[in-house]
Amino acid sequence: MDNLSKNQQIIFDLIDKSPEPLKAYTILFNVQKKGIKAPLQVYRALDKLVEIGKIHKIESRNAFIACHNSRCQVAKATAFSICEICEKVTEISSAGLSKYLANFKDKDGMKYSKYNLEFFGLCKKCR
Amino acid sequence: MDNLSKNQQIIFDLIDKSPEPLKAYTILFNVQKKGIKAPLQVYRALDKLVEIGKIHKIESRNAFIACHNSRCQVAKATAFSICEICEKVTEISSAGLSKYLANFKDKDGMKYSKYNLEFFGLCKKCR
DNA sequence: TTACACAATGTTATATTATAACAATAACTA
DNA sequence: TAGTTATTGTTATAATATAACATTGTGTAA
Repeated sequence: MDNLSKNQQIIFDLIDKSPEPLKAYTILFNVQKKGIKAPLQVYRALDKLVEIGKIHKIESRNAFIACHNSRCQVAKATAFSICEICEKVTEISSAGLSKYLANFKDKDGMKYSKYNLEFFGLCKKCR
Repeated sequence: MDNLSKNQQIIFDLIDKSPEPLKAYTILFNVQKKGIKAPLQVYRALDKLVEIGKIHKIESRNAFIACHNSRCQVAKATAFSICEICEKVTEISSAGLSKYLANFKDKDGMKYSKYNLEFFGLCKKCR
């Protein structure tokens, strides 16, 4: 189950090599030469890759980034920093943050093992 | 600057009265009788309302909810819990959480005053 | 007041993001 | 090797969001 299908592999490779998050239709454009011709083929692969934790969706940008953090693969507990100028996105891998959020209880005492956190600010270069 | 324009007020009222987050085209449908006929009129009002902190966008759902938390109005630092079954969304107002996230530093020592956090789980009723 | 600046509106068209529905094929498993 | 499930291919369409341009309203300062 760790083996990706053909389309999944093609699309994962593209995202994994990209220095920036990729949008679905950018991906589509880039894999058309490899025979993936329809949006749905892209979205299906993306869905699966998200499901198994190989990539994450940056919700505020409708874009996808490869996971480089073993911590989030199972938990689907993700955190990113996003530069509001250059749009650089970095996955945050902080044991302290993960721990804090995983243990956070709401007013009803409810805990949440799944979450998505997006920080916004300026990256080193843009500051 | 605290006074909303006509369209902004109409759309804010609708969102504010709604027990659940509303999507842009649901809003459009509901305000057509009040003379707001085009998507752009809705999106412009939504943009403004988000900008001034009267509403928030639930990014993972492409939906909008009224703010009931004075804390986030300035900071644009928001947190929500989302039920994965009934889609109920609740804004989280926790001084501890706000403080922790506002003071969180990434690997480069960078702090972020803007963030959006979405917790996923099951609400009381759906558990 | 009046002119200026700026915010908000109205309108048409279109771009972008995502899914429905159905048929066929490949891969895994009992 | 039949049955099951995942994956693929394809066409069409739904859902979300913005571009471009013309017009109207609103606040403010001379």
